[in-house]
Amino acid sequence: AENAAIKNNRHPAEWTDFNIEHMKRQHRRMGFSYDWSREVSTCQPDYYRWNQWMFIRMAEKGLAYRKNARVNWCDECATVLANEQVVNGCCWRHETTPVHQKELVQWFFKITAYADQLLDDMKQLEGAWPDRVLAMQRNWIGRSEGTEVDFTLENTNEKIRVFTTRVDTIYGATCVILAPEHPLTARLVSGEGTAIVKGMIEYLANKEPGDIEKQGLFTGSYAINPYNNEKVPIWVGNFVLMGYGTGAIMAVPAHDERDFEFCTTYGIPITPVVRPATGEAAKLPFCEYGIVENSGQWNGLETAEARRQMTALAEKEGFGLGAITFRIKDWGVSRQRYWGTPIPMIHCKDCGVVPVPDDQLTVLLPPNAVFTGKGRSPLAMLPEFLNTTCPKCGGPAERETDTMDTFVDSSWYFYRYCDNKNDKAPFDSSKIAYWFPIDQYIGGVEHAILHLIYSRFWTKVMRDLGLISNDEPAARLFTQGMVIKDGAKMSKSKGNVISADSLVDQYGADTGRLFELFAAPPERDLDFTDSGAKGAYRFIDRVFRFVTRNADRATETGEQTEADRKVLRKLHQVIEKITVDFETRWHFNTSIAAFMELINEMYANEANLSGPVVTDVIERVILLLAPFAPFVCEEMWEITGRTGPVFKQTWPTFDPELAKEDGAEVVLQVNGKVRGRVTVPFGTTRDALEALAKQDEKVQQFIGGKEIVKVVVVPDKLVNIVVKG
RNA sequence: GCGGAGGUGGCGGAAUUGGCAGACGCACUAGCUUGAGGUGCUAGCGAGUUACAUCGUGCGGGUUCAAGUCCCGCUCUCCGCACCA
Repeated sequence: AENAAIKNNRHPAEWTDFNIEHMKRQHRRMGFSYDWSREVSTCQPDYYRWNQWMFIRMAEKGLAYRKNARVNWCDECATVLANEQVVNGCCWRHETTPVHQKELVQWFFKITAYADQLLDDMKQLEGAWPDRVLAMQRNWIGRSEGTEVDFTLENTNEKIRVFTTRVDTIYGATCVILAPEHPLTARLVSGEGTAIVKGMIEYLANKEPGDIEKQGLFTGSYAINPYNNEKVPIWVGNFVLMGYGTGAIMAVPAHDERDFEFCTTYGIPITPVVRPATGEAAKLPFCEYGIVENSGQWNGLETAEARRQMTALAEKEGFGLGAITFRIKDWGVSRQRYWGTPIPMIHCKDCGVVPVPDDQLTVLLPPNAVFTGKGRSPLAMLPEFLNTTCPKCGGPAERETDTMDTFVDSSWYFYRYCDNKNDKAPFDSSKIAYWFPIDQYIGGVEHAILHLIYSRFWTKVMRDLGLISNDEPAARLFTQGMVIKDGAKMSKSKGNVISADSLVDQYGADTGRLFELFAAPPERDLDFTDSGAKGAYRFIDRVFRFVTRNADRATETGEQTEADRKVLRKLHQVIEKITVDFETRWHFNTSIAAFMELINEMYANEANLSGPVVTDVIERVILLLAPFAPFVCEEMWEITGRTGPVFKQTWPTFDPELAKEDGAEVVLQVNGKVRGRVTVPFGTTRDALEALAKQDEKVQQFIGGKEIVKVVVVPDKLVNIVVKG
C-alpha cells in the first residue's frame, strides 16, 4: 500500500489513516512497546489509593474536615460544586444551568489556611507565570486588610461585629447593615419582616449577578458605635454577603458609593468625615482619602494614619481588632458522583468519623452501581458498599459515600508520574527532588483559579507533610490561546466548532497542525479561517513536489554553483532561526515563515542547483519541517530513500560561516530618512562608511549646500548624516 | 468599579537589543500555462502622486541623530473579577 501510494503520487491529505498505521509499524520495528490501545489515565485504582492516603494525612492535620454548609448544587450534574467551579452563576460543565444553594454536610480542604502563602509565593512566579494568571489568583484569594469593630445592640450587651477596611470613616457610619442570612437578622426581624427577608434571599438566588437592586429593611433596633457612643439604626440589606467578613457592615454613605446608593434610597442620613488633603482637588462625588474631620479627637489626621491609630485604640479598649479577610473559601471536595476517588472515611454511631486504616486501602468503587441521576450518590444505594464495620470498635458502621472532586486527581498527578509504579508510597521523595519543580507547564488559562490554584495548594500541603521540598509545582507556566471562529470562542452551544476530524478529513492532520502553528504565536487566540487552512495545504504540496521531483539527483556530478551558495546560505540561516525559536520563544509562526522563505529560494534557484547540494538541502528541509508536519515528512524521508523514522534523527546543525551574508548592507540616511544603501565587507571602519555615505549620489542631493551637524555611524548597519538649513 | 492584555495594510500577522515598518501567508489585480480550472507559474499589491517630494504603526505631547519599540497624558477593544465593605 505504501509503495502504491507513492507510485500513484497520492496527495498527502489522503494519507492520514495510512500514516497512523505507518507510525505504528515504525514503532514496532524500533521495538517500542507502547500500547496504542491504552489511554493513560489518572483514575486507576492505585491512584485512588494514594488520593485516599493523602486525604487521611490531611484529615490528621485538620486540613480535611467535614462541616454542614450551604453549597453550590448543579441539578444537571446532581452534585455539589466548588466555588471555583461556578462560572457566572452556572456550572462549569453546564454553562446554562444555574447553580443553586443547598444545605449539606460536606468535606472540605482547608485551602484558606494557605491563603497567605499562596499569595506570598507568587513572588517566585512573577515573570515566569503570565501576569493575568497571577492577577486572577490574587483577585480570587482576595486578601484585604481592615478592622473588625463591635457595635453594641442597644439596651443589651450583645455585640454586632462588623468588618471594615475604613475604620477611619466610622464617625460617618449612619447605620449598621446585616446580611439577610445573619443570625441576628432572624431575631431582630419578625412578622411581615421575616417574609421580606426571605424574599431578599430568594431574589438574590435567582438574580444574575451584576444587576441586583439594593433592597433594605429597618429592623427597628439600634446599635451603639463604640468610638462615639452614638446610636445608629440596624438594617438588613440584600447586598451584604454572609460569606464575607462578618456578614455585617457599617454604612458610610458619604465616602462609599454602595452605601450612598443604599442610604439615599432609604433616607438614611449622610455625614461627611473626610475632606481632601490640602492642595488636592475634591474627587466627586466621593472623597475616599484625605484628612479626617467631624471625628472628635481624630480630626486632622491623614486617613491612613487615622486607620492605624483607631485600630490600635479598638484593640486597647477591647472592642475590635485589626483583621485580614480573604475572599477565598475552603475547597469543597465532596461529590455525589460515582466516578472519583471514594472518600476513605467510615461513620460509626459510637466513634464518629473514623478514617479507613492505611492497610485497608484502596476503597474501590463497586462495579455494579446503578445510575439514576437522582437522589443520593450511586454508592449510597449499594448496601454491600455502604455497610461495613468500624475499624475502631468493630461495630456496624457506614462508609462515606461521597467521592472526591476530580480536581483532586489533577492536583498532584504530575508528582505520581515521576514514580507511578510505587506501591509503598505515593512516590519516592528523592525522585521528586530530582524532577521538581516542573520546568515548564503548559495549559489553558481557564484553569487559572481551578487546577492552577489547587495544585499550588496541594504542593504546599505535601511539603508540610514532609513529602517534598519544593514550594511551587511549576517554575514556569505558559497559557496557550484558544481557537476563535467568526469572532467567538469555539463552543458546542454556538455551533461554530471546527472539529479536528473534519479538518483531517478535508486536508490531513499535517495541514491542520501547520495552519494552527502558522496563524498566530501560541499564546494568542487564533482565528480559524478556511482559506488559511487551504494555504497551509498548498504549502505542504509545494514542498512535496520539490522533494519528489528532485529525489534522485544524489549521484549527479558538477561544480557548486552560485545558486547552490544562495540556497545553502538561506538553509543555514533558517536552521539557526528555527532552532532559536524552539529553544527560546516558541513563535512557531515565524519559524514557519522562515521555512517558507527557504522553499521560495529553492524554487527560484531550482534549475541551477547541483545534484549533491539539492540532495543535502532536501534532507535538512525534511528534518526542519518534521516537527510541524510529521506525517508527510516521514513519507518524504522514505520516498527519498532514507531509512529510520525522522523523529529519531538528530536535529540539523547550522554552520555560521555558510549562513553569513557576503557583506553588510548599510543604510544611508540623511536626517533619519533613508536615501541610499551600500553593500560593504563586514567590519568596514566608521571612517570608511562615513566617506562612502558622503560619496553617494543620492545622499549628496540631500546634503548639498547644507551644514553637516553630526554623523552617526553604526558599523555594518547604517550611517545617518544630520544636516541643518 | 478593580485587575490583566492589547490597538501595525482589505485580513492573520512580522519587525527578538531604539537603527530600512509591513517578513511570511491569505484575499485581490493583471499576465502566462491549460480543452477546462476550486491546478501551477510570473508580476503587482499601505496612502498619495505622471513622477518626485511627502504622509503612514489608536489619539495628543515628550526624549533621541533615529521611536511600532522608551517616557507622560488620553482613548478604544478584548479577557477575568465584580455590591468583597
